[in-house]
Amino acid sequence: MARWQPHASERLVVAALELFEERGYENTTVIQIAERAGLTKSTFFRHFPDKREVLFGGGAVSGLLVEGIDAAPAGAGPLEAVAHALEVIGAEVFTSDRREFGARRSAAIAANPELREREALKGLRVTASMTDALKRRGVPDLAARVAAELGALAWKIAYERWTDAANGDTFGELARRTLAEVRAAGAVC
Amino acid sequence: MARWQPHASERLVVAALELFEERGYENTTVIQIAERAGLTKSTFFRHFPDKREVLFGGGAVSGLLVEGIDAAPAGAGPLEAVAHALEVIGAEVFTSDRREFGARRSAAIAANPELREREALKGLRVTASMTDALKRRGVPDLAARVAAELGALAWKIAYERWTDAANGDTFGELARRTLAEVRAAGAVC
DNA sequence: AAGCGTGATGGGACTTGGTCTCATCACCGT
DNA sequence: ACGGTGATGAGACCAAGTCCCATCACGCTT
Repeated sequence: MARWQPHASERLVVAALELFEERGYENTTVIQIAERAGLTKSTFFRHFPDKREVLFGGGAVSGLLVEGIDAAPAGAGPLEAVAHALEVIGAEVFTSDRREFGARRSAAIAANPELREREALKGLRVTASMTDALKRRGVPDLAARVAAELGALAWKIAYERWTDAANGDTFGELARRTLAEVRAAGAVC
Repeated sequence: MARWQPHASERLVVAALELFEERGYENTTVIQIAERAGLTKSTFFRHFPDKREVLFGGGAVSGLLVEGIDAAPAGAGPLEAVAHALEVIGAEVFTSDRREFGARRSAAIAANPELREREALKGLRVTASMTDALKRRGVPDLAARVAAELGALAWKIAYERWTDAANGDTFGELARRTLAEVRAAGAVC
């Protein structure tokens, strides 16, 4: 038998999300989260650098986006490369079994300014990563920044649609469609 | 003679910026900021809701952007309205006498993750305000979001250029030029 | 079988951000 | 002269986050 109960950080994430839903982020203490997960404050901060990060830990996303852009066919334009990356994310991270969790997580984040702030920072990082990846493909600086920004916007909207979706649309499909709409809207401005 | 030294919050801002430059944000205590301004911790938190906000207080920007968009000529497209708003900001807030302060402030923010995080949140709020203002002009939702995002990007780049500027370019001029470049880059994607 | 290094955990002291409440005290109008 | 006002000071208090040390079961070595 294992010495400790396994999946400590997953347990912390679940406990945190439950408590945030029950009593709100700011009325929840790190100690309470740790206790619900059968752990202590020390252990919490060993798994997450701060209280907010417990809802943002699975940060493989940024790396996958970069890989997705790098792996896009050489002839693809900047926005096509971004579309390719979004489909990678959809296949690897935003799988249908995580849809409900994603929706609960989004609701918790939307309900609290501190969590929205952290989400905004993550958004900046993702955009910066995409910009760099596009520049490595030879896309000129400004075009790369614009494409990354539009990609991030499409991602945000697609994520909203995915978590709300009553039908079984894949994140990848939604993202592709949304990016096309964003592109069309951009052409009109 | 005045009962208290005037301009308490300005003094706090100056003291904070100096200390952040001298020893870094995280090695600076709210008590130290207050002492340098000849005040106390209590008074600091009476003027600013938290330590980060001392560099983000003059938040009239968001409101001015909305006014600028509202005041744009009725025939102007979304990006023209945004351009109009950016020039309002340039005339009212980013005046040439605040250029040096802006540069120092930007450097301090860039040097610290917590401050970058707060800046990211402010960016979200500004984008949301612009989106709403554009929608009030009858711009359809998605186009409004795209235009606001491109406007925010142009603003960010123009601000960088303005604080770096060796020549005497006005923020308004820089913003107009930058927005045109962003638009052109968007058309290529 | 006994011993030892390892790694995740527990425990608790400590600093700082942030909140709250009460006291102070110079100005101002009556 | 007097009381209201408004910005400030003082200090208790809680929670986030850091640090250091102890614990203890597992597996490997001897």
